[in-house]
Amino acid sequence: MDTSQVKSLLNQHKLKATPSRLALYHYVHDFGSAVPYSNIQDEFKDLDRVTLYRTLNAMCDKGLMHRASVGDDEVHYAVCAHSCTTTEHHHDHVHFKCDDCERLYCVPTKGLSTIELDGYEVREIQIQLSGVCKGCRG
Amino acid sequence: MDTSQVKSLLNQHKLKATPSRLALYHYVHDFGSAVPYSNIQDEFKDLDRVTLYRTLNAMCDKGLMHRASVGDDEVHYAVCAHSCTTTEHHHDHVHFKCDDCERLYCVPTKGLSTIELDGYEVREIQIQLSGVCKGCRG
DNA sequence: TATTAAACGCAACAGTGTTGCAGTAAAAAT
DNA sequence: ATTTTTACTGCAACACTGTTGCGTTTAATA
Ligand SMILES: [Mn+2]
Ligand SMILES: [Mn+2]
Ligand SMILES: [Zn+2]
Ligand SMILES: [Zn+2]
Repeated sequence: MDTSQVKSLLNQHKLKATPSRLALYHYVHDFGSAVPYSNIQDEFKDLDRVTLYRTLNAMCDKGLMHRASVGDDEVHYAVCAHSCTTTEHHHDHVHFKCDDCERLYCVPTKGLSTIELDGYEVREIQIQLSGVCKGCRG
Repeated sequence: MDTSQVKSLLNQHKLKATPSRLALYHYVHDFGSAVPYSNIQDEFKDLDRVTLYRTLNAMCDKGLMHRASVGDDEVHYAVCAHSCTTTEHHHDHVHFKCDDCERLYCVPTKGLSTIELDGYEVREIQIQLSGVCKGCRG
């Protein structure tokens, strides 16, 4: 992804395009799966932890990224596929954790089966799966 | 639930039936829905926090309770419906968070629909729902 | 009742979330 | 291009949580 594209993406969401932010967004974007927080920390050792904390929060708030976690695992960060906003995070996808490579994937699902529960009015669904991913089956 | 029953339940799982443990189990069992950690803290102020931490861990490890959380919410604790063991936690139920009363319920589901994902081999499913619960619909 | 194995309370340390504040850099206005 | 405005950054600081070690106490059992 082009840097100028990320810059305008940030600006569109009312965030200043600082070097750290550009780098962070690129890193998460290019990772190939959701990024464990510890990886981000390692990659951005120089950045003050409070800044990292605020930056991740800002990006999640503004709809550029979202958090994902499965079970008791560490929280992961992934870029939002399409333009989410502060008020609307579109997540028509599930989170899949591979038992083998341990990566966590955001997997799109078309027409996610609605779940019926006797007596309950279901409004939102969140699904986490685990198993073996495409790459690890081969 | 009878205290002597809880005592033998604990003993069956190789845990000593101390007063704190009996009280804790009763509290979570009788709560009516999964218990937020902060509620447990408030209820057991006198208990050392390390003991509480170890006790909850032990009960979860041994299959007497399990953790549940929805979204970024605080972790909740709920008793296991049937006899889980250290190696096998049976969770044929989903977690439902009511937007109204904010309680988190463990809701049993018979024949939980298997989810198919192209290319992925799905082994475990974890589902969290939100909406309005039975009691709050009226 | 005596023995043994487990649980408890306390101290201590690392990690994280969170806020305030003063200096700095990006964006908008001139 | 320079100024002005706005927001981001780094640092200090605090509370809370997870986690471990250790000596004392208590429940289980012989
Ligand atoms: Mn995702
Ligand atoms: Mn449950
Ligand atoms: Zn894999
Ligand atoms: Zn409700």
